[in-house]
Amino acid sequence: MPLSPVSEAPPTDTHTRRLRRKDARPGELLAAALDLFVDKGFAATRVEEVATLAGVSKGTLFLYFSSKEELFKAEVREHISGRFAQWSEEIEHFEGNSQEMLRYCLNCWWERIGATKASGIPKLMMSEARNFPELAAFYQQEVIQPGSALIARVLQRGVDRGEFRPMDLKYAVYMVLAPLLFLTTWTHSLGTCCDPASQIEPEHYLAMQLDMLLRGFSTTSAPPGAGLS
Amino acid sequence: MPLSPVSEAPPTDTHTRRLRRKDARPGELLAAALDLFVDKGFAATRVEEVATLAGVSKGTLFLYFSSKEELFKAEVREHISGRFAQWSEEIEHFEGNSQEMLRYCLNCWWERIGATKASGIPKLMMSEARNFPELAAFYQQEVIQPGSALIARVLQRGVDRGEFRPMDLKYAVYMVLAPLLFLTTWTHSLGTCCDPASQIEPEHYLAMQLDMLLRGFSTTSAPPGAGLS
Amino acid sequence: MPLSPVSEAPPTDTHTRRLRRKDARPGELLAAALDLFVDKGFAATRVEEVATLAGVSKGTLFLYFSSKEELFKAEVREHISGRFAQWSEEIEHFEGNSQEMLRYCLNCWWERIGATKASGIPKLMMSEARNFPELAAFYQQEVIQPGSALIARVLQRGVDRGEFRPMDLKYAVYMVLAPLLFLTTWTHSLGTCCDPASQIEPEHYLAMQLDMLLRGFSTTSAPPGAGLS
Amino acid sequence: MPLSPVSEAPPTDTHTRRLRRKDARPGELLAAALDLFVDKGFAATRVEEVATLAGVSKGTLFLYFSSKEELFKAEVREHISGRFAQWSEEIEHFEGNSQEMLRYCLNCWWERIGATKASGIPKLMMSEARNFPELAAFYQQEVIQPGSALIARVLQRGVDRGEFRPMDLKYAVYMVLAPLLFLTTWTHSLGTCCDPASQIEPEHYLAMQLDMLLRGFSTTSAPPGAGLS
DNA sequence: CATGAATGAGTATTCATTCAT
DNA sequence: TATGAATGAATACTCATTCAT
Repeated sequence: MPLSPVSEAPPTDTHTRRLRRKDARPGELLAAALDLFVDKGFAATRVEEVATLAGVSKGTLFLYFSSKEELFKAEVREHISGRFAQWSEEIEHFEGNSQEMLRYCLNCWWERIGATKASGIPKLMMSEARNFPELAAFYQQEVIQPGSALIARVLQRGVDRGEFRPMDLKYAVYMVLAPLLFLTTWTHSLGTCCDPASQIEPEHYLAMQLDMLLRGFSTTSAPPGAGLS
Repeated sequence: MPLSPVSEAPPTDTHTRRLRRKDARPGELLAAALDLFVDKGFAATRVEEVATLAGVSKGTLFLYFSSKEELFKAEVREHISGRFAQWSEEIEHFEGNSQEMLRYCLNCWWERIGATKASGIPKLMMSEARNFPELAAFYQQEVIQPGSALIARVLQRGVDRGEFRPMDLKYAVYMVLAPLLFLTTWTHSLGTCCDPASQIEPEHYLAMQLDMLLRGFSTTSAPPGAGLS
Repeated sequence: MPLSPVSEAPPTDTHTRRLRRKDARPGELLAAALDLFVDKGFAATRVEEVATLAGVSKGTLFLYFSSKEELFKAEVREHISGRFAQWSEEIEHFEGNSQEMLRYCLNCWWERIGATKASGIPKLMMSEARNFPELAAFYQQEVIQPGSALIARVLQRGVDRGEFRPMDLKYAVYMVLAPLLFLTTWTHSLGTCCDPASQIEPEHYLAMQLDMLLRGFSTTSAPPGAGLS
Repeated sequence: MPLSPVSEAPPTDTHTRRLRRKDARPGELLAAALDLFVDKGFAATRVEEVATLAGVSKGTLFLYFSSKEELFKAEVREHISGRFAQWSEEIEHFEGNSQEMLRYCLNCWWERIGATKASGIPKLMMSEARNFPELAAFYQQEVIQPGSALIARVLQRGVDRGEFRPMDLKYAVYMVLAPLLFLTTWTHSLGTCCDPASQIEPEHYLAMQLDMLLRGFSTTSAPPGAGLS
């Protein structure tokens, strides 16, 4: 650059920097907000903190997100619901038996959600749903429903191919969901303050849950008798 | 007044009544608080509502509980701790195979916690633990650890008697815990705002979870292969 | 008091003072609010200023008035609409001809509204109506409509008794209203900053307006020909 | 660029167009501002709306008007001052009796101010004068005083020609002014939110006010007795 | 001349907690 | 012991104005 006497670079660069800033802002704000939301909860996080952490002023945040709730929604879209399309695609083209498919799903969930900061989002929703009904409804529609449908498809495929025993799909979905959501909830709440001996090692935990699910869904699994008396 | 000896009886009586009331107050307040905390969440419950529901004034509540948080702690002590002794006793003398024993345990949990207002307490703990570390530690010691020990004993008995396959006890406990805690968390959060079609029917849910556990713990259960890759 | 060994007076007095304070608060707040509203307008007046001027904290104001708008409504009721019942009564029992009656009405308006701080209220409404539609609707219902009805009754009586010529009542009401509302509006706006020579002397102004009205309503008044071409 | 003689024409042209635009801008902005101020009031109009409506960016507006208040002042100058010269001229050469002259004046006011968007300006002045003393003084000098003088001349002419009874000119001017200013104030405030039944039909209202004035100013008008007691 | 991204001061309302009675 | 009047900290969102480009 210093070797280039024509002063074309600076203006271009400047302009680019401006545009880049504007394009970068939402991402910077989302990153800051995720940190704070996960750490302190939705209600306890002040928008000004988010802005400051992102290096802008309060007003600027509202230039990109019309409200605190919209900021949270954007977070959800960015990290969770925006990925369903790809996931759905992957599921569609998965080759292999359904046991492997289920393992693959949990794997993906762990790598893309569970092991990342985004794992705080489901926990957040469980904690704040009561106080922010609009967010809860949004999360239901954008996450819970498509997510459940995804799991249901996997299970249905297993049944169809004779790899899983026939099952009540609606509740079977909860069999898969419960361990995952419990993990995030636990990890971000009581799990942070228990003695090291009872810390959950997430990958071990997930492996065992997967093991239980596959045993339970297996066609050779022996029905243990009547349910809850 | 000091010159009027006859006016002593009424005061005494009044005093007695007062004392009696004073003894009853904490319980009345705890009952009122449980109703409201479970119904509206911790943050959304105003102490004045609690006081009003308990039939006293706002100021009186602070005579018995030094803060809203202390009221919450007292709630935990009242409704969760203290039941383990009896439960442990029952487990000790249970006769029957371990499948039935596990079913019995879930049954008890459902009847005594899950189906009662006290089911809101674990959910509250999960939500507030992060902003309430001291209470979280307390809950760990007083509830989570004895509860886990109880479950561990049941599972160990099954293994010892050859009714359950050998297992990693620490994580097996979470296999049992996760479905229960997920149920209370879900029921008191997102479960309140989802379309009726996806409502969980708790007894059906528990029956299926028990079914999964028993299949998974069964000695005849086929190991499905490697864990999470 | 120091001569009275029985300590009955102090408690009574104290209790009385307490009650008196509580009873006095709304009035103190209304007085403070009127001063500020008239001086700075509704929007430009901060509730904290009102509270401070009344010698209480911000929170206390909201103990007595649920919102800033409610505070304003109370002001209107206190000074304007709360007086219509009595006025209506007086009108009903007025003895004398309708010319005297109209003069009496303007007189009352001047003494009870025009010459007091309450004269700022109508001006306030005219200024802020657009930005506070709910207040405007309230004022319409509580002040404009009953006020117009009152004037209409006076005029109708004059017509019925043959003391005023027949007239279009709806617009005749505005003939009476316009000079009064103009006076308050002018006085509290441009009138505050004009050279002394053009200051309006309100009583003279009102006398002349009354004179015009009586001439105009007179049965012997000569119709001046067609209206606006 | 300096080496390219042919490229001068376009720049010149561009420059010319720019200048022309520059000259047109204030007018475009004033027109846009009048629309919005009259429609939504001063406070509720955002400068960005004005700029957008005028087809420029927010920043550009501040190139021509140093503040929102200055924009308002410019509005007053543009639409009210400067018309008095012509009006005065017309008055000077009016032929006909003074009744017709007064009718002509109200007519002109209605057509040029009352019925146009400019009718919002006097209302804005009344509303904002208190928080805007400098503008109030300006309005007094530039609008109120010449306007009053105009009216005074008409009335004086009537008295001189024996067509109006002798009167206190200063206050008689307010007899004429009050109905007009009340109309604009009312129309732009409470008039916008009252039930249709009490809507003022401006031309009917003005005709009746003129009728009242002419009756009151008539030489045959019977004096109704003493003024305000 | 023109832009529009960024700024940050300004404010009504709630509610846990206190304390004079 | 009981009351309830009083407190005041705490927070999302708007919009006139600026200034780097």
